[in-house]
Amino acid sequence: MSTGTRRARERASTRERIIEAGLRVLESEGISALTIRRIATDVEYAAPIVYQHFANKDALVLELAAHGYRMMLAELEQTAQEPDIDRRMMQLALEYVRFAGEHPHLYQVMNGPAVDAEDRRRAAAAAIAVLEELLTAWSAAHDVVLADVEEACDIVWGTLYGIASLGYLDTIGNERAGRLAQQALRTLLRGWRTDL
Amino acid sequence: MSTGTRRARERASTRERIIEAGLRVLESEGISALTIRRIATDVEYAAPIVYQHFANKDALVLELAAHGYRMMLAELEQTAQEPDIDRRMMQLALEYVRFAGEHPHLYQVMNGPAVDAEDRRRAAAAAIAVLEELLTAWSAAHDVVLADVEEACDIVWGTLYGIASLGYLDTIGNERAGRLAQQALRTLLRGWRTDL
DNA sequence: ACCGAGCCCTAACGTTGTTAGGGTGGCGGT
DNA sequence: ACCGCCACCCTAACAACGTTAGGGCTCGGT
Repeated sequence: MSTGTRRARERASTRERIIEAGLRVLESEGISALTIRRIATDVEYAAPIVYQHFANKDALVLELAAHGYRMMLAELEQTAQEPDIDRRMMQLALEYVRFAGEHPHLYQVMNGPAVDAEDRRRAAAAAIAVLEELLTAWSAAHDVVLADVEEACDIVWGTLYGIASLGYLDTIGNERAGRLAQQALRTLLRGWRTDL
Repeated sequence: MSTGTRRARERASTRERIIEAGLRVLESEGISALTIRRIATDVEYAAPIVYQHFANKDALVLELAAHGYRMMLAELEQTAQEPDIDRRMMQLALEYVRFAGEHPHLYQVMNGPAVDAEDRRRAAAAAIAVLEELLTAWSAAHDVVLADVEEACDIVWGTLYGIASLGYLDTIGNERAGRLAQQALRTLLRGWRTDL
């Protein structure tokens, strides 16, 4: 049995190493280099070994995307240090597009069609929850009753996603995308603050 | 020489037929079925013929994306029938996400990484111009001086893109995305209308 | 000491984008 | 009217991809 746990530990370890290798390849050489054989070579195994840990490439990619969402979550949570809620909003917007700009390939995978709707939903839930909390705190602080917090949250999330995407796929450039995201969020909040 | 023009006409014709076949396959069977061999079969040729008309697959895909942007342009321009500017704005938002919902695979290709930044910029320019015109007309109608129309335009374009994407890649559903896009645009405009 | 079970590799299959090379048919010049 | 050339089009192939099959090796338990 003791050997059994060791084996299990080793299994989990190589699984982890595969994920790390995938992230390394993805970030440094882009999605076109993200190949089963390439990853296997990086962890010093032959290609079929990967299939002992992941059903197929999409399952592995999903894991990479989930890792990406965890990274993003950490960055977004770090904005909690800012006590002023409005400033924190601006910081969150900036942080979101900064993440997309600093990890373009990972970001691409996170939003790519390789991971399906439900899995992405699950992976992004925690990060979205941060935004939702912040949004309810904001509405409380400004005595604004948002008709539907979840709707507002989706709107902001979609807006950030859209502008950040413009930043990394169009020629807009990420610094401009950062400013635009901030302005968009500021304008949205201002719009919500004024009474109907 | 007369035969020369006929040949040229035939060349252009098969090129066009290839594009049409590509669109047909893309819309009906999705991006995974969009294969050189598949398209060639559809136009009753062998695969290498495609390379007499397009340098590589990406060049063909770019053409499909450009066609998609022309279709979208036509739909967006149709909103000009609405005389009320605010209503037209709402209609444009709805039309945008409707397009994404009705042509998900085409929309995916239009915004996918297969077409590079500059080419997309060029293909989307006309459609964006419609939005920009509408936005300046709106600002004039409401006596609002937008700090930078182009910035506002990019913000709206990015927002629509983001929310529409949420509609077709997440489980949000397109009808919800439509409502959200309208609400987002309405809120943005309200935010711009209130004086600083 | 043997035997079984897990680990890991080589080899292969089917499919993709893409290129090379040959055959064929019609057009222009003599 | 014939001949040569050119453009068109096909078959065959290559490299790389995801993925699967099958066999050998090693290690632990009886």
